[in-house]
Amino acid sequence: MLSIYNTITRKKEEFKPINLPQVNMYVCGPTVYDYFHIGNARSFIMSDIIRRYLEYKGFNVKFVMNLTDVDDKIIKKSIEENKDSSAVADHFTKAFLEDIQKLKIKKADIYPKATAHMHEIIDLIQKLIDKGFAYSVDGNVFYDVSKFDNYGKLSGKNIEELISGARIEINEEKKNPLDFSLWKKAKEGEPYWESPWGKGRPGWHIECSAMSCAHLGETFDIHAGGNDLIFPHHENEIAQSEAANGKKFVNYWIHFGFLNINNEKMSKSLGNFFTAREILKLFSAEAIRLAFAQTHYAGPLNFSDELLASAEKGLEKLNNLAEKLDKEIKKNNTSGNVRAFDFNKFKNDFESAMDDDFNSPQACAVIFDFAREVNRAIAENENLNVKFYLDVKEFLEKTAVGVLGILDFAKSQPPPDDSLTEDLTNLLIKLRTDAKKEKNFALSDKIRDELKSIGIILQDGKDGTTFKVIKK
RNA sequence: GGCGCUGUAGCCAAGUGGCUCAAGGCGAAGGUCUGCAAAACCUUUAUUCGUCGGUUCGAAUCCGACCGGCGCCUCCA
Repeated sequence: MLSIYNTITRKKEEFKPINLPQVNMYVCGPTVYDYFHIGNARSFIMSDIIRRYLEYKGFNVKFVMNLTDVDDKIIKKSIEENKDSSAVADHFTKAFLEDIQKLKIKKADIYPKATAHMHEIIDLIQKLIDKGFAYSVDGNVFYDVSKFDNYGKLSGKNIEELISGARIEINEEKKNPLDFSLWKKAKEGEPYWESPWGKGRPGWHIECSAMSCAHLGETFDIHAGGNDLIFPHHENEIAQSEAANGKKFVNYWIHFGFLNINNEKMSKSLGNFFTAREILKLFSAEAIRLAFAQTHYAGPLNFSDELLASAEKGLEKLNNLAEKLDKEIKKNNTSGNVRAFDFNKFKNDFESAMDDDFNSPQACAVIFDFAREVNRAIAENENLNVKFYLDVKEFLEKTAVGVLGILDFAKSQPPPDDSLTEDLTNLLIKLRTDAKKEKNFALSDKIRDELKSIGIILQDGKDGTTFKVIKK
């Protein structure tokens, strides 16, 4: 049984999709005004792991992630860089898709853009006005928070407290300081769309209501996003969608914890701001994913070089095993001993970890336990039937590769088009082996050291010497 | 001020009433292998869960107080 911690009820609940086996899931995506940062990456990776696990469980997941391609920050950037705002959005949309791919995040089924849904957005705003939940003032449209009874139910706030603690700018046009923009009147030079209220652009919250409804229906299963979106963004989405449709908006709300740097919030002003793009130059996608997966998605995560370095190191254990498996599978020893191994135990452990509110740290522990047990089995038994190796690989393919994305068998394969390097290296290995036989250790060590300096590591083992190339 | 999260070994981090008097990763120590290394693999590494009380047959896990850290309430994943 899969249970999920639901922000709105503050409880773990059994997951029951509306239309088995269909699961409709919406995740708040980026505003495409810059390269996304490592904190965004955490949300994207953890929602990817959740999505992959749902698929592993046999659900048919429709995964939608919006791209906010019209917004104040984009306009600001376009002015700074003296570009068209759509050019800014296009550039960073492209960059977003590239980085997502590098992080081994599965593509969403749909990446809806705000600018491509103006009809839906305008219709939704009109509906809210018609039903009395919104009002227009001189080209702007605001949502009237006082008309929606349950305002604050997601974030646990109430209107009175919000007003008394108001650090909100006073806007003469608003009836209530908490009212928020649905439609913003365009200023001179800003991008605009025609609407019944004049030229303007949508407010931030309305696009998610309009696009989630357009692609997933009025009520859908899972809505996820960063912790900081609970208020006001998601609160406002609920207010908009439920007021317009008269139906429950979302069944399960999932929120990701924040990523801090040295226990401080990441921010440009503190100078501790890192884009995913920068981090990917230093560490592998698998290491980033493992580092994130080793912390529960909802808790805070303190990000550091050491964290990623230790993940990278931990990964070597899995990569070595993967390499070993491929080697043995290639040998195809069909006459070896069949080894009893309790694959089911690990499968059950993995599933019960992930079933418990996507406890990926526990799931990672299962993978490492599994690797240790397998290594032990191999160490105890020289002549194992290939069936064992195939089963091991299959398990890892489903879990570490398929769900967590912390392992990539393709990486442990030797580069296929590099036979010259391979032949030359093997030649040197042969020379070195001969030197060793003659006890000419000065020469054999020289060969080893020289190769190391060009990035080829020799490994003496029982069945001779193998090498590996250090990849950048 | 309101709402919420959090304090577990040198570091990161699961576990939220008995099966776990505490997973996993990094680090450290020992071992196997080796001409020596490296790598790999194996083993070991918290009688204890911020502090003090309480509830209970039984608590890291529930309750209370206290001491720390953090987030949201304003654009932000």
